[in-house]
Amino acid sequence: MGHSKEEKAFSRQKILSAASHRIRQDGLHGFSIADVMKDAELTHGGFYGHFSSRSELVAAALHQALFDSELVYDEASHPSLKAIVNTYLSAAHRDSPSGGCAVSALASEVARADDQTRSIMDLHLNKIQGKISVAIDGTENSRLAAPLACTMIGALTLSRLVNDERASNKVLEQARDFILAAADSK
Amino acid sequence: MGHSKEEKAFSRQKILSAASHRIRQDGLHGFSIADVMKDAELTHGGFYGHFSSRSELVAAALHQALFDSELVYDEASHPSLKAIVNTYLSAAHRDSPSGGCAVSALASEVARADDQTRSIMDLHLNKIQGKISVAIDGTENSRLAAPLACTMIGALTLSRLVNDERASNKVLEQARDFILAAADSK
DNA sequence: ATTATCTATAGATCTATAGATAATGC
DNA sequence: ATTATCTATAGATCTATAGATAATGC
Repeated sequence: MGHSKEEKAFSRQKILSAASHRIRQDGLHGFSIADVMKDAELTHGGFYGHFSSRSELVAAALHQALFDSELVYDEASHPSLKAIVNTYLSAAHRDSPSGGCAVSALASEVARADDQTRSIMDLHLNKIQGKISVAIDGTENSRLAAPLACTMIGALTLSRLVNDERASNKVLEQARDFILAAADSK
Repeated sequence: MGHSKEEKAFSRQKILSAASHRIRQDGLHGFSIADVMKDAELTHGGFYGHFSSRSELVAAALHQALFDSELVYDEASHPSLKAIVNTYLSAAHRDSPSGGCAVSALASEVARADDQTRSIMDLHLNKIQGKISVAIDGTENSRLAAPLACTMIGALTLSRLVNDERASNKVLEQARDFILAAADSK
């Protein structure tokens, strides 16, 4: 109890980090404030010292989740398309949604949210497409960037709903091959 | 009140139809049983004469929504890939999610559901991929079918979260061009 | 008499708030 | 004294059920 301003900032980060994982694991509406606060090792009532409402948390957690999962594209200073695709369309990424791409985990739910929430993901999408474009041909606006981003995000999402692991691996593998072939033929 | 066996079957259809739209409009958890029963012009309590639980309705409504939105692929007896893509990646489809593709509207949520619910969409995905494969090259197992299905589903989903209409149209247009070019070059 | 639907509500869960408690920092 | 967090709970909402009501069908 009590504690300093610094500790409050740290508590806020713990809440945001917990919510960033929960939101990808269980969806925009799939968790309660009590769940998040438990994960953050704080009590339920303390939440409103940090956020004024649940929807404010959701917006902040979405931002955080997108920021966290953006790091995938920056592992190397100039990552190749092959490196991006192999990381994004890997079994490891498929099997850990709570630490993975927030677009794949939440796009259809965010599409139903208010303008402000949609803008958060929209802005992020532009950044991702820019990075993919650079990886394809060095320019910022390749006509292939958006369609290939759709293929990647679609493939990861679908690989997660296929029950049979071999079939799921096949979705990832065929998408990887397809994307690299499509980018090469240009 | 009261009524016959036939009328009960009709009531069930009304509930299913209402739920099939609601589920695509608001997501797997975005509506209450009272909402659906209101849409079906029945009272809340009558629900349990038709389904034993909410999750049973969700499974049945998902099945119904997938079946309804499958008809897109069957408008012509042997639809071309161009016809499929132009219908699927149209502004009209983007703007009416409640009557549109249930995979795009619900994939990421279904990926988090139980095995049984995931199987409903998984089986349906195989059918769609088969139809796309036939449209591509006449075979049942084109290596392009799954990746192109991912591109279509991803593009429709992302077009729905982009706020600016021109930018959204561009996502659809670039995906259409990309898919037709990729299928042609084979 | 049976059955499909309606009204009313119990019990669970969730958001948000009020007031208490125990630290910090002047 | 101020502030960050805790305990407790009010009020809203939702699922599921119980019992009443009004049709059908033998």
